[in-house]
Amino acid sequence: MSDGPRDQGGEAIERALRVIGDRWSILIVRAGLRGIRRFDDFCDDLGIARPILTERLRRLVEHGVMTKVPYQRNPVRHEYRLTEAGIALSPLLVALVRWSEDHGDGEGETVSLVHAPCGTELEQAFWCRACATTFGPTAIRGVDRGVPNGTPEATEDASEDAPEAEVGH
Amino acid sequence: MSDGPRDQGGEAIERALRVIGDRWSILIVRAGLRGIRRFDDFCDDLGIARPILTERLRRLVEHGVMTKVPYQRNPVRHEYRLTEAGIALSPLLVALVRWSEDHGDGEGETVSLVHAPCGTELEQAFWCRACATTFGPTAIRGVDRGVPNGTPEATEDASEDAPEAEVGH
DNA sequence: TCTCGACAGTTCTGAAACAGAACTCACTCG
DNA sequence: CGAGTGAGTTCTGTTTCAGAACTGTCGAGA
Repeated sequence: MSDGPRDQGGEAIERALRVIGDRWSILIVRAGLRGIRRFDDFCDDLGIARPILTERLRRLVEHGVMTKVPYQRNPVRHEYRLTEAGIALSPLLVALVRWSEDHGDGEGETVSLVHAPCGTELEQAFWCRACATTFGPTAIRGVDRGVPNGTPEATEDASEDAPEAEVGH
Repeated sequence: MSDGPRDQGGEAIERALRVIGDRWSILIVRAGLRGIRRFDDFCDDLGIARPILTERLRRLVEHGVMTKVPYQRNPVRHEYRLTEAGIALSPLLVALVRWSEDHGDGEGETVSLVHAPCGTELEQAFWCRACATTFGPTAIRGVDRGVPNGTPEATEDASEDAPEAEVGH
């Protein structure tokens, strides 16, 4: 897949999914955000099988989402901590939790995400600095910044035959 | 997994991942946002194998992300369109694209997401209506809204032994 | 010294998900 | 009647996943 220019912009998604697009990576990142750093702690916290954790951590390190830093020697022990790229995944996590809150099957506990200082439920918005407004997903367009010498044609992302929903949000 | 109260809030993520946590579902949703509705069109656009598409669409419908509406009879033909819950996944898509843009391996074409009316690159922020400010991921806390009669204790999400990064964003 | 336990993995097994090609079935159009 | 379309299903592999058990290094304690 991803062969050919059939869906510009989906390519970025595919690239991201290649890194975190499995059942565990996002949960590992979340555990990392909660302060977990050691192999066995990830194991216990997530209930993930060890071989898979090994492999996932290796891949996350390889893609720059986490780093493996030694915290002792004799024997050498490493801990895994999120890089800036890893921490930058939190909007994704938040989007996931918010979606689950709003559109989940309504079963199980519900955790609302709030602004820590004041306790108000947060909103996740798209923000335009120039217009100084927040806006919903229908006002988004994709602009091709081009591969080194690609065709710089604009993509018609989410605006052509798009669903007629006006999600104000 | 997900047995026991070991990581409150991760549960919501797990629930969401159970619906869209595979290699294809998000891409299917994205195709839906781009206006694709028919089985074969999904096939061609994504390059997904037919049996998997069948199964994924079935599950997305089951979880209320898409609906299967007949658009003709003799023979009955259905099209799949996003429900409101499906459209509500766009923040997730955006977070994915943005992350890939900012922290991807820098290969392949880059698609920037912009505010359609003015063309400015959008930001995805957390917004507190009460404080009227945007803020980064470190100012987020999880509050347990409780399962029907669960223990309403507050979770200490992302604030205990949290990574010392201050991502201003 | 000998054992114990923590930590960070690896090596097996079997189960599930995935990919691709071919096939079905109902109907329409020429 | 035969070709074509849309929406699947049925095969057959291949890759990925999960779980249990095992390895290897070291520090502490009896």
